[in-house]
Amino acid sequence: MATISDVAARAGVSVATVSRALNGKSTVNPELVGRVRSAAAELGYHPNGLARSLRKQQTAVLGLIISDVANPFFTSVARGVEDVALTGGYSVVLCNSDENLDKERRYLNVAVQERMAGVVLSPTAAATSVDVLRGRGTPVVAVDRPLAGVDQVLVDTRRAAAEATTHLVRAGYRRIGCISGPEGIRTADDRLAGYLDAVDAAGIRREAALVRRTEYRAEGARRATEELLAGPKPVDALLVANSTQAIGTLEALGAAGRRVGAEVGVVAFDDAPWATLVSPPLTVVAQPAYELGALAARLLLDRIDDNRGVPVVRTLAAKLIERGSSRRA
Amino acid sequence: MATISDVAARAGVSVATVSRALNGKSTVNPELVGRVRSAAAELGYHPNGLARSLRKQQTAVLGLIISDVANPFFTSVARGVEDVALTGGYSVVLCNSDENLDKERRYLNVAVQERMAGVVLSPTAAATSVDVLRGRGTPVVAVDRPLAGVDQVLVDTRRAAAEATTHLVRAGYRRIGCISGPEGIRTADDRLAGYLDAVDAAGIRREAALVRRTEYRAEGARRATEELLAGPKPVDALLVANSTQAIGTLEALGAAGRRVGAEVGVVAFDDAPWATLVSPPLTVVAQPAYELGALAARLLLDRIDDNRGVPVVRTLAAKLIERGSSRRA
DNA sequence: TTGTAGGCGTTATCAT
DNA sequence: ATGATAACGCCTACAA
Repeated sequence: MATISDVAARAGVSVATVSRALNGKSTVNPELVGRVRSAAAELGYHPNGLARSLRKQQTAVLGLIISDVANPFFTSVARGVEDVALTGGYSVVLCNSDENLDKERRYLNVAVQERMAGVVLSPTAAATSVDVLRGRGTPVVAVDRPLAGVDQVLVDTRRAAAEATTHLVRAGYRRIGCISGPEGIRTADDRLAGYLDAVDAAGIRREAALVRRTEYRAEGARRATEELLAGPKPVDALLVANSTQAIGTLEALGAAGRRVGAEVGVVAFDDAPWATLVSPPLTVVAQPAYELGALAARLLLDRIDDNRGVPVVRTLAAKLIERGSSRRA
Repeated sequence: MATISDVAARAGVSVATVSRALNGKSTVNPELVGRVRSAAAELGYHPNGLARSLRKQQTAVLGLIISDVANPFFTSVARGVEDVALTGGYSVVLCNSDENLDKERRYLNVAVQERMAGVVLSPTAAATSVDVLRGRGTPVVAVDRPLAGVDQVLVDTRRAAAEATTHLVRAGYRRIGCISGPEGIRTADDRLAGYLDAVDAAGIRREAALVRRTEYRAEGARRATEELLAGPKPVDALLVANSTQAIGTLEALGAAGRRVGAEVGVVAFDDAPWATLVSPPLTVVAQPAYELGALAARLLLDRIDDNRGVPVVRTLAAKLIERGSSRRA
């Protein structure tokens, strides 16, 4: 594989000139630039990014560590990050932590070892592993979930959960349950808190029996829904914290023969592509996922540029989209 | 940030010894190993992967370039690749080409510049840009779509499309249409070919008016479905080449008030998570996406190990899962 | 404007 | 078994 000195030899100049010519640096004789370019082309020369990064002590690669590639919410975030990064001249490396602290740590280490320019992270927990990056001075931006000491781009998910719950109250549902994600995952905690806010505000008595917490997966939500539907006083509405969970909930509802909307109201987080396909269509809390990613990337690029200044927290609003699944009539 | 010589100084040994100790090479005095380890720990030393790769002329990073992160099929492929890669000691870098030749080329170049150990690619077209890797000796494995001259892991998608179409014929549908992806994308071409195979085999006259080709997106499929439903002789069944397109098709069917199954049969490729949620549940051609990725990664690791030997083509079978959307009764 | 040379942090060769 | 040292390919003072 051709190196810079091969190009220099072929063009009959020094390696320094090749470097300058190819990087458009300072003033280089246009004729030489031409010679260098064609020599490079003839040799099929591709600069070695490793050597360049080693020398410059920085890479043009951004890491994006998300908790679940299979979740449409996060793939939207990813596209937002990618679009901004690419226009900024950076490439994005997507890593899947799978809500798994070990995998997250592993990829954080990769980010350090590969000396990535910065990292956008949706922290699985109050991850301390991120100190590894901070110690090294690598900028980090947290997205979707908070992380102390770094820039954060969040959604006002507690308020959104409260709004969604209030919507169910106004629609006339009486026994509103909540299925949220695992304890410790901030979005899950917040959505539950928002639900409780709205319950209190409506003057309804809190009932622990109406709340379930499960993994952000369909299976857990299916079981939780079955439980909440059983017994003498079943729920007549559900706030579900995640679109993957919503799949499980809707399956359980179908299996139990309960008509969604008319008998059991449902509102779920995230406007999944299939939300309008089920019948009745699913009322959702649409999060600005793409914008979340785009903003996070922008903050990260700013940090890479200049890492001074205190961490910033930006909070975006979610939007309730009312459809048939929360209508009784 | 601590370097290997900092560790050496602190442990009172040479850099060579540190390197050997940390990499478990040859025979190093166990006592020194201990000293080195603790020195490294105290300093928070993380080896510089850039320098290591530069020196060793190889990286422990695999590139995975897929055409659409938002497509559940490809995220399953990604998980398959990742699982195998991780157990083999490699990290996976996921890049989203978006069915866009320019982006694909860009990421291919990144793969070369970062000297990635190998690349798994779902080629957008008969991409010639991949020569850039071959010239450099970087192993490539094509997944989902063929690519001349490299290992390939494919699905027998033509046969699967034929089976699905035959299934519709047997279910009693008469005017079976087909919505496939863009010309030039091999999976799209193959699925259409399989459809035609089955049409011929059933002794039905081919009608170009029953076929539409659109992007692998919901919007195009929605319009195509509207067209196929209009006119004096509308379709009474549809083979849809992709789960994203299926969303558009089902939306159009709903908007037109046609009952799926009873009036218009539908079979779609890819067993999306929501396929059982719609009513009636969607009959699908389930592709072994995870296995596809896992096998591709395994072949790639083999190639990295030893790149001699002629390219291999492995073809996996897809499975028809019959549900209500293809039942007339 | 162009060239020379040092160093980024490792690993591997060659002595010792 | 351990240490000194030469690459790996590039960028960038510094010199000319």
